[in-house]
Amino acid sequence: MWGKYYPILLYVLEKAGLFGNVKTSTVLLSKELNSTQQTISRKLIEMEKKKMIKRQLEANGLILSLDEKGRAYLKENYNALKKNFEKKNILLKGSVVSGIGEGKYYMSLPKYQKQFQQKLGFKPYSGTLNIKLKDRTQLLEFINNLNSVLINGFKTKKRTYGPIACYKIKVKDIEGAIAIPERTRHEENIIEVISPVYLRSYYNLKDNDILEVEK
Amino acid sequence: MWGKYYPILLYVLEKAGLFGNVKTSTVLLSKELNSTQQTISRKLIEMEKKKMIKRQLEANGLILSLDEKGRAYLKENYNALKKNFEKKNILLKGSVVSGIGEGKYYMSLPKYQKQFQQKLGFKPYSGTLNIKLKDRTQLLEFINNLNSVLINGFKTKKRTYGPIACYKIKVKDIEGAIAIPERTRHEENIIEVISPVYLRSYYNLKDNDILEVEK
DNA sequence: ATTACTATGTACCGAGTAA
DNA sequence: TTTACTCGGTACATAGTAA
Repeated sequence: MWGKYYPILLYVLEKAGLFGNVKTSTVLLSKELNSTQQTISRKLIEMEKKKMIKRQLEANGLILSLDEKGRAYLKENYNALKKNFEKKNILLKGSVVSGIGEGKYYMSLPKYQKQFQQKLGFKPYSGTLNIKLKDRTQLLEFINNLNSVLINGFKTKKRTYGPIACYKIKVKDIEGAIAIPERTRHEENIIEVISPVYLRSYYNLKDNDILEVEK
Repeated sequence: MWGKYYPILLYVLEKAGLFGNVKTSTVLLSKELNSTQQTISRKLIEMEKKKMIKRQLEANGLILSLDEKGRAYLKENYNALKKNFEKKNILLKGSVVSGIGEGKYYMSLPKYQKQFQQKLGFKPYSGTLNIKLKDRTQLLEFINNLNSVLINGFKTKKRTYGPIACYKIKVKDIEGAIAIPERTRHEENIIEVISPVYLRSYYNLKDNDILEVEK
């Protein structure tokens, strides 16, 4: 409903804060927001009428600050976004499954191993623990606000090994990482967990055991 | 720049989350967003082209989810808002000043006193500690994400006593509250702090002493 | 039911310009 | 220099309608 005023509101918020003010001009604003002086002028007047901003004319420009409706609108937006971005997806739940030993092979490659050690801070056990999720959406949400650790790919005479994105996690008390090859099938709902110990025996895990992974 | 798509993006975020999807229809959306079926249809197509959303036609409607650009745009917005709304204004700093005894008079009124006790959980000392701030902006920022405790006004035969907004705070180790009469002068940069003890003597405060108030 | 095209109407933008 | 008006062209929203 006030979408067209949103860029200006954000600008004022950015420069003035919630309760401060900013000295600017319609010309300046038009340049910063890719618009024209006339359009900005008109919108500012409209926004003032709607009590979104306060406007104070000066000799060589104007002073802007947020007004109650503007603050309320921004806060409303903030809350809506917050609800979704701050979801505390501390846990990722799935069941233990057996892999086909593929992970073990990759773990054994020195060029990967070295990077794991350097970038994750641990030397992974030569195998992965496979965890089957209900669907991939869980994973995307889980890693959404985690920082990825990128393991670079490399080439040999025989073939190319792609990059791997890792996300540091914990399995119970043991540190580890989810490893996602860049060229993975995106429908896949099985994740591979690497860790310095052989998790399967360390925690006596069997297939179909429910397991939770922490951030 | 994408302001006109913002309401739809928020809708999808709200209903589907960042990675989920929502079954809806252009008719439904038009009603919820105060628009028309045709406009929604067109915008959804545009948004799909811009990779803001994913669109999947069904027999009796369509399935929507956020796409990469949509998520990125929302997150960008979120971060901009977060910066300003999550400012940790834990401290409010000012200097001790002498009041004209006005606060003391109001504190002594039983109708106010009773409410202070009930709503704030302490019986205020019969006087206020006045703290002078640099400017009122500080105060507005400080109380922005605090909940106000409203002390109701009342009438006597002689005059009317207005409502008072209170914000629970702490002065060093002592609990207290900032009391702001509703009909206060908004340029005023002096706040009145009430507390169960006589703060001035408890902490041996003198005029011009710098004091910090905590949330 | 739906979605989405085409045609029409309107509101918005921006150039020109006054103050 | 500013801001903000008037006015004309266009881009956008809506109605009608096809699929």
